Amino acid sequence: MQKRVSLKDIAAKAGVSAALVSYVLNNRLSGRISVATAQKIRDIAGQLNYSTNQLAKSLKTNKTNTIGLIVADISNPFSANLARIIEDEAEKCQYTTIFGSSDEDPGKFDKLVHTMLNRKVDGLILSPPAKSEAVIESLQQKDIPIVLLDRYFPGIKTSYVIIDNFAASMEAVHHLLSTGRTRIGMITYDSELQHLLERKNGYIRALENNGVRVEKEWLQLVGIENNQQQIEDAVRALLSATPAVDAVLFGSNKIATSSLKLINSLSLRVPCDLAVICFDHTEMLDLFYSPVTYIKQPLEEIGELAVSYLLSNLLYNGTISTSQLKASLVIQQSTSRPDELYQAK
Amino acid sequence: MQKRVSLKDIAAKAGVSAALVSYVLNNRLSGRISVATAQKIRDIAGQLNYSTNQLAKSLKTNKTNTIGLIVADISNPFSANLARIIEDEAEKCQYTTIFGSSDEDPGKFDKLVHTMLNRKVDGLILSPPAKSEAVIESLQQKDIPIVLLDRYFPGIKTSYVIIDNFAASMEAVHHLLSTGRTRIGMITYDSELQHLLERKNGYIRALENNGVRVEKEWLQLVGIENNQQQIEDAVRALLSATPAVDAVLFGSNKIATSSLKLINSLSLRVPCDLAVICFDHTEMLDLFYSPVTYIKQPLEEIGELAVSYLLSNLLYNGTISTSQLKASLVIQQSTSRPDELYQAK
DNA sequence: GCTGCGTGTTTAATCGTTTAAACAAAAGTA
DNA sequence: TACTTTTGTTTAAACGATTAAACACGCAGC
Repeated sequence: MQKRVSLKDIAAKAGVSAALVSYVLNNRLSGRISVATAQKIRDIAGQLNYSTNQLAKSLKTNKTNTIGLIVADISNPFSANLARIIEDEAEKCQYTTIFGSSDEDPGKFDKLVHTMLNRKVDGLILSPPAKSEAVIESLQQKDIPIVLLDRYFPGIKTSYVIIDNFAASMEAVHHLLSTGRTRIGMITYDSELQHLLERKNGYIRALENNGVRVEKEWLQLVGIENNQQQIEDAVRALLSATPAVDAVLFGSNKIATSSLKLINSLSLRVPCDLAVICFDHTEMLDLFYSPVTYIKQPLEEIGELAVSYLLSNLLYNGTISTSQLKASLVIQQSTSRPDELYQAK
Repeated sequence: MQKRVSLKDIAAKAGVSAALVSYVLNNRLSGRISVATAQKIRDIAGQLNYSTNQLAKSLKTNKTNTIGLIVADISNPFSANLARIIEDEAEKCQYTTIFGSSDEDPGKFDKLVHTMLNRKVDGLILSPPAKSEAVIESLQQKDIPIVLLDRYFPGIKTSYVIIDNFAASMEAVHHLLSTGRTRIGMITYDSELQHLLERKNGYIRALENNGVRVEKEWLQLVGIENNQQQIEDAVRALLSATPAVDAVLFGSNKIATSSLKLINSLSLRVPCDLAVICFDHTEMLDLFYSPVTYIKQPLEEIGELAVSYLLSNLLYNGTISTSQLKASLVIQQSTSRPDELYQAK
């Protein structure tokens, strides 16, 4: 394979010891090395096209400059965008990122965590699936720096960066109410993940606060494995409820996509017959015939904070930092009042 | 940080040498180790929750079980989907994948390649940007196993997995012709990348073969940095050309997204006023008010082949395998004949 | 009783770095 | 001159594994 130049090779060619080469190339022992030797070593290193063997270096220093990132599914635009931001941010600090997708499976998650640990990542940024508390706790006990992303467990004291999902849901529902809709449904996941509970509870609370009685059928829960059929059934249930809904809040971009596909094929008109709001942005929302109002997470900020929390944790072990950021509502046509719509036309 | 159990710890506790522990845990020296000692070692290893330090192992064996994947942009759905497939495929073979995004910048690409090499990846799967021939060639000279993905350089003999972009473009144009359109435009990248040239040439050839004179204004080239403004200008140019186009082929999903956003805001009707076809699938295409006909790349097959070519290259160094797969045209409403459309309604 | 073989285990070198400590020579100080 | 300091460099151990080779021992064969 690759026959690579090592410190020894440089040392031999320069007629010095490998240690000295190491010192020079790392700019250590600053005052003491003679300028001439230093230059010679650097020249030879350049000439031989030397680059350090990270493996060996990491083994010795116990530092890999690598962070592990585990998301639910790297092919989901939400995760992919976040991953990209984190990758760029880490790179700025000379860190390499390795990714993994847990598919919301705690077993797979655990396995991924361990492969990453075997590879001696310096720390982990994790979007943990449900029932992964044990894994997180064991990481804590082992003093492995972690930052939770997008999700957190109320009972576990860790660094995390999340958004205020409860408030975001409330705001979405309030917006719908303000446009005159009162029969508001929600399709979200049947999950015990805190951030999803908060999305659900925000929806319920907003309606209650406004004296709207929440019909049981208005809240449709689907499995987190994103089964298209299940989601379609949920949409149909909302539409055939008594009374049928005139607005719906989608708990995730996957749910929104699947639902909108069905809605597209029915003869429903958005927003006249049905207003829709979606958690998270995807390109698709803007291209729907009636551009979709959505809850926008501050992805840049989330990613940057996550990396910075992790790195500061690496520096001063034990630091715990948490952030709950505010999401914003981006209002588009899918929730405009029917009357306004006619005016616009 | 993590105070981890090493072979030595197990050896000490078991009263044997570290070497023996290594042999047992790797199932080497099969016949010779006494069943009792082996069991004892395994027990203790389990008890201490041992897991091997990949860094040390890799340093010694010169094998990291890691592959590097560089795509243009991991947050683009095309790349993200492919990345996910490759990640899964590699994982099946006990390989970890590390990703990087080149942003079509040969400098960044080169840098990424080298960080990956310093980390001693066993091999690379690369979507090289334009002007990165030198990097690829130098990898070849160093005998580093690589497989090119989605793209290739005709002058360089490497393993690659690509699709037949020329044929795909031709098929798309033929389809448009078959629906009665003759004023067919294309927006694609102004790039020397072979696969993009082929897309462009396929378009030109298909028109020529059918005796259609290609107006200069019908072929709009935009920068690969995906500038929204530029793409919008291209769309406008197509629409104001003389004669104006009645169909357009988009050279990438990014181009399609940007263009469709504009088209959505104009009072153009797809497919009546304009038929559209897009290279690559994204969810958004199905949710456009007139679901978009697209050229579907066999992503699964591409990803699987790329991994398998790389791994076989790792096994038998020097093997060169290439595949040119066929893309398929998924026909949706955006290219139906206006008359058919009325019938359907 | 010697040789040879099979079995079970250890020794020791090695991968490519880092880094504390030792060393030697030159320079400064008294 | 003799001692300390400074300067420039080397030595050698270590990180945690792998692995060829050596070793020790029991046993069979002659």
